[in-house]
Amino acid sequence: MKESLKIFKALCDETRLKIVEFLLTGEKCVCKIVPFSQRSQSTVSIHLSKLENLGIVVSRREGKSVYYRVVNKKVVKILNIINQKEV
Amino acid sequence: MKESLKIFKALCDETRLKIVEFLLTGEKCVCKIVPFSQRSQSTVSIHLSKLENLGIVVSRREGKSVYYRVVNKKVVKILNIINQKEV
DNA sequence: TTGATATATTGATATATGTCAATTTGTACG
DNA sequence: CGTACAAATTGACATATATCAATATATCAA
Repeated sequence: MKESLKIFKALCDETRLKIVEFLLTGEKCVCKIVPFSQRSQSTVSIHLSKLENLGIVVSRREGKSVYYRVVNKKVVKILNIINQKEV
Repeated sequence: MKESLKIFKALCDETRLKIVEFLLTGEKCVCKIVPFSQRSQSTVSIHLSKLENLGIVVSRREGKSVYYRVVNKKVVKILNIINQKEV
């Protein structure tokens, strides 16, 4: 799949977009992402898996916890542009 | 709906993304968009309608033909960024 | 090894989406 | 008018997606 399509498919769901924007403020544990996103643990896990498969985030395990962070720099740029007041 | 979500929902489909990138090269008649996108006329029409509702493109009628063009400047910026070789 | 906790996977279900053929609507021209 | 052509809408259908509860898996501590 084209990289651009991957990025748009990753961010076209409200829950995933919310999660990614949350992760822009730094790496987060799943245990923090779940309550923030107001979705069930399984739903969040599936979204995180999808984001990872699309190359937007990466995860690392630390004991019982798993941490996710954004790695796609284009996504960071895009979200910055899109959240500007003016073009 | 959030503007960012609108943009991502607009571009997360392969056919719509293809159409928008085509329109980046300038305003186009529906009669040109249909063969380019390799979808049925009705399908293209629905996608164009969706793109217009999401604030990505606008249309104007000229006789029997209808022309579409991109009006969302953020979309233009985003697609430029995303199609760069490097970040 | 057992129990507790964190995360991932599975199964089920409802909704959304993309697609096309057929029809309708809009426009121009005899 | 009526015909021809362009584009939009409708109806039908298949597929994809989002969601949750339940279960499985992984890790650590006692």
